[in-house]
Amino acid sequence: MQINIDIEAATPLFTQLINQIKQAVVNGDIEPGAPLPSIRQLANDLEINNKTVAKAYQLLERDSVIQSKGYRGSFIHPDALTNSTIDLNQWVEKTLTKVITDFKQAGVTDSEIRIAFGHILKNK
Amino acid sequence: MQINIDIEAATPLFTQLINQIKQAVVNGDIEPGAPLPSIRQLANDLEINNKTVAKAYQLLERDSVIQSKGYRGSFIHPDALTNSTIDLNQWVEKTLTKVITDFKQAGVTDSEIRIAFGHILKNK
Amino acid sequence: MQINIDIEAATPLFTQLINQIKQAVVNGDIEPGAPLPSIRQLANDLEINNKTVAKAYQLLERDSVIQSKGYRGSFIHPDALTNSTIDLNQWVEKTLTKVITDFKQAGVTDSEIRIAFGHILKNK
Amino acid sequence: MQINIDIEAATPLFTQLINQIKQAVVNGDIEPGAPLPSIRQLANDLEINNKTVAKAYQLLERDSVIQSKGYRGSFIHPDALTNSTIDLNQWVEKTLTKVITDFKQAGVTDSEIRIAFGHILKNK
DNA sequence: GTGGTCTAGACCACT
DNA sequence: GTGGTCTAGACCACA
Repeated sequence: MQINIDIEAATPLFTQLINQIKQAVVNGDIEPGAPLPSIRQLANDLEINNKTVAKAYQLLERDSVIQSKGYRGSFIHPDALTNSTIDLNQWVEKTLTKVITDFKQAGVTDSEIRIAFGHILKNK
Repeated sequence: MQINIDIEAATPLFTQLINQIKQAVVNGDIEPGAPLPSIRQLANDLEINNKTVAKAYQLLERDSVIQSKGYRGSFIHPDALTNSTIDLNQWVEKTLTKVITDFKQAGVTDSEIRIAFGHILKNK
Repeated sequence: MQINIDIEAATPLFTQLINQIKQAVVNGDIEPGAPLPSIRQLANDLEINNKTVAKAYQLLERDSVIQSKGYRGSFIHPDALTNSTIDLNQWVEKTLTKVITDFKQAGVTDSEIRIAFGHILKNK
Repeated sequence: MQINIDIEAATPLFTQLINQIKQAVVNGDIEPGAPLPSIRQLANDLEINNKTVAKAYQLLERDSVIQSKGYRGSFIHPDALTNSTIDLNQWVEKTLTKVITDFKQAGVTDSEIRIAFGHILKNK
């Protein structure tokens, strides 16, 4: 599993972590039951703070994507696949719906949104 | 002019205000020279904080979309039409770029984003 | 609503907060829709750290017991009653089940547990 | 002697070990002077860490329940019976007191606790 | 003032 | 070494 953190990004670090771990699960890059790096080690590797990783792990555990076994480390939850797939797409739809609703409320037309969307996705 | 504020929206309240006022100008719902409601009045109507309206007005004035005439209240700027148009699309592009960047960073593919985008725009 | 924090207790501060707020909801001491004190103010009143209160609020929000409205403060969630009642009793049963299971595994008999339980509940 | 470790239990692993060994002594499942499995052996069998077993043995030796004879391994202490009995009930009372204190602090009433307690002890 | 995020230091019990 | 909890300081955008 390869994790890339962008410190400059708008997305909070812990959210980046969460999304990437979920994505890794969905992609099959990491299998249910597999051990995750310890909080401290991952924090070290990514050169971010322990607590930031801890927060991500804690939130992943509450969503049953990972499973903490106390001092013996954290593991991918048996049902991680189910609990990850839905979430990421839900997040995309939810976020996108939010901004589009905002646009339309401000009077932007569908076609204007489409054009802007086209621009952005093309140039990337 | 009809203003709708969505308190739950991701967009800050003052931005919503700004966008809607600009849009009203562009649409011709409100003409250059026309008076705007007072800060307190509008804040009252929308059930938001005075300072939030004040901030929106201040930024609109900075962009010469409205014009404050001291005690006599605020009015649509003579050149409001010119100064309102461009911004909105910039805002759309900027906002959309931000969320799409976040998506891709989380590992969502272009086609997944496209699909979600299609869903949302169709159902509205 | 009256909140008492015991800094010496084994239960983490944020858990004490959570439990007492849920309990206040269940008891009807605080109604759905009612505003909660701001994080900073409550922290001040209880003489604990901001972040500890923030953590409690965050967890309560995720359980839909309270509802954060951004900078405009937090409020009791409309469905708070549903989401609080079950939880507290579940917590009691779960915790109690855990320790009793531990006891029995260690070879303590039912009657021994009953006796100890009787002692403790009487002397309080 | 049969030892069962519950990795998910609230009770620390080393405490589970201690309790079960003491209990085995009290029940007469293992007699004073009898040899105990080596630390490594037991750790292996239970699939837990060497150091966890070592800690349990060390504490048992401190309480004169077992006796280390250097290279020749550990044995049940001659006075093990005397030194094992009392502790267990103390542990039960202490643990139970702790959780009940927590419950009441959270606003759970005596009768609620009694009811939950009744449920659990009946269904086992 | 208000919440959100990141960093950091310290303590504790458990492995 | 490992996770959990508490405290604290700093920064930011928002109200």
